[in-house]
Amino acid sequence: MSKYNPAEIEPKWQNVWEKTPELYAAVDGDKTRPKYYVLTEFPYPSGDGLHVGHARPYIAQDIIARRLRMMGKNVLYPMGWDAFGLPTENYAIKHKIRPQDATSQNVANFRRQMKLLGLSYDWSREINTSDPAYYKWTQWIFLQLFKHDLAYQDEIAINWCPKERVGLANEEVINGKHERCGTPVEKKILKQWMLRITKYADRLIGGLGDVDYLDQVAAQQVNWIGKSHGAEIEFELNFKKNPADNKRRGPDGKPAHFPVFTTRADTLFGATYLVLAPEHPWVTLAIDDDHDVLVNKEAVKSYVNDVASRSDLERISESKDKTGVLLEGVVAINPATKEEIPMWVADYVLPQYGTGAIMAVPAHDTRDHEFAIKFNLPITPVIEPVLTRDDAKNLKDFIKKRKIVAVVENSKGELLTINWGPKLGGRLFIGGTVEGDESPEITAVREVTEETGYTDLELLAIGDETFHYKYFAFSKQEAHETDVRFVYFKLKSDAQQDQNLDESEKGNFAVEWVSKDRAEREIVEPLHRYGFNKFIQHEAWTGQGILYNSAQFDGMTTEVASTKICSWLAEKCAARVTTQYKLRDWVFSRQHYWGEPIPIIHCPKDGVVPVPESDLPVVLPEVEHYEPTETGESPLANITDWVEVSCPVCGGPAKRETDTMPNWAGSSWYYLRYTDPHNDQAFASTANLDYWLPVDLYNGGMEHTTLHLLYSRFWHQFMYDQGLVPTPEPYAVRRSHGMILAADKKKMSKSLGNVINPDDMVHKYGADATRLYEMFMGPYDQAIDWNEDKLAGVYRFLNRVWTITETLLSDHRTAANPSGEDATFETEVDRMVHKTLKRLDVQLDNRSFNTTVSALMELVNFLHAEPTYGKLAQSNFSELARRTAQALTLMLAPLTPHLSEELWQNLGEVESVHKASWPKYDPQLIKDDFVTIIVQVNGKLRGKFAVEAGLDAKALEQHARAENDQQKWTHEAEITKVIPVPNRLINFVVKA
RNA sequence: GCCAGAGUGGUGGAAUGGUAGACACGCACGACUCAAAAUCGUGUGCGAGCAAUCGCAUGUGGGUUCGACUCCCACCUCUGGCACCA
Repeated sequence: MSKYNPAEIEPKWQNVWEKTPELYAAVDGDKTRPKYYVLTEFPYPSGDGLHVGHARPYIAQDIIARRLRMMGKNVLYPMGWDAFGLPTENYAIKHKIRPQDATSQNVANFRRQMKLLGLSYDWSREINTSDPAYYKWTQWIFLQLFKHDLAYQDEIAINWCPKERVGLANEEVINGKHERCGTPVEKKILKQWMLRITKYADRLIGGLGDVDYLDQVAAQQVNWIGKSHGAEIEFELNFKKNPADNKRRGPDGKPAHFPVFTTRADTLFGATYLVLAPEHPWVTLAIDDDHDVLVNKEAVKSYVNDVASRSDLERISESKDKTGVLLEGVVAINPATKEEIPMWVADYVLPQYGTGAIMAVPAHDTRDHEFAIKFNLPITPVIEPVLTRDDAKNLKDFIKKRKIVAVVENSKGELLTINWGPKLGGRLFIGGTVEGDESPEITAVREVTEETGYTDLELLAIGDETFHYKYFAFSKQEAHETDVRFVYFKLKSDAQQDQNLDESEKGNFAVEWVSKDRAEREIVEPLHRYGFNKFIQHEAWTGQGILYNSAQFDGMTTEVASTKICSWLAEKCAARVTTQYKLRDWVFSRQHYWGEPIPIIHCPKDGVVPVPESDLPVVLPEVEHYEPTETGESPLANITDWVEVSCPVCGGPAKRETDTMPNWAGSSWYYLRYTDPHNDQAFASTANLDYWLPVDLYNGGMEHTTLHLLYSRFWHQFMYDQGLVPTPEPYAVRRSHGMILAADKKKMSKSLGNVINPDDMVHKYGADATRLYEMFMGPYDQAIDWNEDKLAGVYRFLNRVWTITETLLSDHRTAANPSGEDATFETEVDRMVHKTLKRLDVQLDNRSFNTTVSALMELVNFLHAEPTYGKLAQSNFSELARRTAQALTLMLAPLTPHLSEELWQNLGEVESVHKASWPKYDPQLIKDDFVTIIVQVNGKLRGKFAVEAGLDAKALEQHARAENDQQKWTHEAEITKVIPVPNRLINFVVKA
């Protein structure tokens, strides 16, 4: 008997597959089979090569692609290289080689590693984003965006990495640092190419409804786009320094004014001051030499300059403490109250969002509240809280009550609480019902005395507002709709009298003094929590409610009032409804060599001129030095004979754009190119796009949710609008893999020296064992630590598969002997095989690869256990043994392609196992003849018995009563109920 | 702070509301061997008991249910993402 030797069989079959590429080739336009497009994010071919973490999604997708082929699908399963980018450029600079050469070396290594793992890509469709034949079309798509006004230039403060000397998109800045090199990001004003992705913001949200993405991915995209509905409200100014300025009129013929953006127009009556971003244009004007409206101009100027000089990182780290300066000499007028309110400049207001200015409502916004406390600004509450506790969400028939909540603090700073225990609502303050026309204070004093006995109370505060609260009262088992007032006392002395409790309260609670820290942790009931937040934490209520202190809008809900206040102001042209997005336009310029040149020519006469499509591609020129320049310009700027061209419009001297595209460009459309990778007339033919799109399954990392995935959807939607692609969305289904972390639970990276190379694993255990282990190690979508020790388990398993099949198919048994001598045994074996088939179908469809491997292990354990194993080895079961080995081989084929191919050959097959059909289970065969019935008493396992399958509830109960197992649990007790579940269990409910 | 996801043996993990811990690693004992490795077999949640068996057990506290790892509520912890977005 031979030994399982992956080192021998794996290279052997890889060579065979290399010579028969049609095995894995997708066939364009094949109408005889359904198409299926399996896409895996293509890698950036770095010099480090693949590690085992990269391999996880590759293996999983390979299993899916191989199984689909066996199921008769025409599978497009391609691979390529996202080859442009900085690491290669840096590597080339360091080693003084061309980036082109570095790329082809790295690509060769990646390709070798992929083949080593037995991945079944259609290599005839391999693409490379740095190939001029590819980026010709990247440039072409850019020109289409340009023609439709979706690409434009803007002078903007960009995120600038001083180390790599490159502009960054917001998405590439993590905590104020460049995500790749960790350098703190600076601001730099540069003219940049921008893509108007914001124009597609709504589409990008809406399109999510038509595709199947993971919930968290869709949620993250929606969150990132950050759509919010609100209003722009105009605030007029009143100049105090030179009242004459008030006579001046702006271009619109109106006195000076500017808009703020708010989502809470309902709180307008509570807007007690305005805040402008330091970068706000009005501020810029107010501090320049031509204007004189501020009394403290110099102070404002120095604050603004101070903010500008700070990096993002500093700004973030200092953000805990708010800073700002009052604009002295000018005030704004609240359009609702007509009151004059102060104006401030503060960097907690962001210039890019909304209008760069806000109305501050400190009573109902945490940030404004914090600022108002620090600078002692007025706080005017205008919203009374409204809340329905979750346990009352579905209740009707509320009993109306008026109540109070009393917060009592003693001289030690402790708070008086009532502990009702876990069943009755936990720890609360003192609550009570208002009787007759009592004032809240009288009620509160009475209730505190009745429930705790304390009498010596000094009133500190009564909240003006009423809390409108619905909840389910545990102690009385009633639904209450209450209007609650909050009262805050100081306990002057410990004087106490007897408590005065009604029957439902006695003995149910404990009166306890607790520290504020403990109260913060333990008082979680929303109503009482509000009391804590209000009197102790001094926090703003930011939730929904009912208006007060708001003139004619008093009594309206926040929702209604938002609309009404807007239309009231709109009549006076002082407001309009708008929508805002957090999403910003995509900074598309990079000042680097190793990227697609932006196909634009700057002509002194004709301005910005697109390169004619017939002149594409604009090929990257060969240069001596790739280093970025000190000025922040691309190294291309120094190549005069490349830069200087004649203008396509007037023929006069002109200059090429020297910025290149970010590395997200090529990956924004690569899935289209796979459908027709060698087309030199178009980015892909309509016929092929129609046939293959959309991508049926796209697997990629969670880290690309807000970058690549959003960018490529944007390009696709644009191309769909131009009639260039047939589907509104590129990817029908998006799934993600969990990361493989190193044994130290950190990300694998060369700098940490914790990288596990798949080559080493393949050399030690073989590709099949490596593949199988990566699938077996844990749930595919969750992160997991690499642990090589456990690879031994799957290696043993494959060894066992080898041994079993060798035994079952050994030479002396190849003669087909008649079977049927032991039909029960044959059925038992077949049933196990078919049950496994069924499990595999479900588990593979659900991408539950770890349990797929378990199921196969169980099957093999079953076959290997005596007496089955010995019986199967007998020659009179050779036909059974053969079909069992065959099924096992087919089931393993997608997972362990090399071993399966070898076993398939040993079974005497001539064709590749990868051309065979995926086996189908027989639904009749998997039905069990006997089932084990569980006997429960009061839900606890008390016995079990076997019975023929399909017994109905009544027969089951008779059977169970006849069994003895549960007798000792039931014989002295009265059986009140019996719950029989056919084919599963029977539960006897007895009185204790 | 906000948005996701996750908490189960010594370890990775498995369980359409119905036998918790499949499968695997590790460990212990045994077989084979001069010996080791490999392989094969048996056992392995915790506690009590010679045993049959019993009790406890899926982050914590409540709830729904004949029955809860699974559903509901609150809380705690961890991971990932976002974060002064008005």
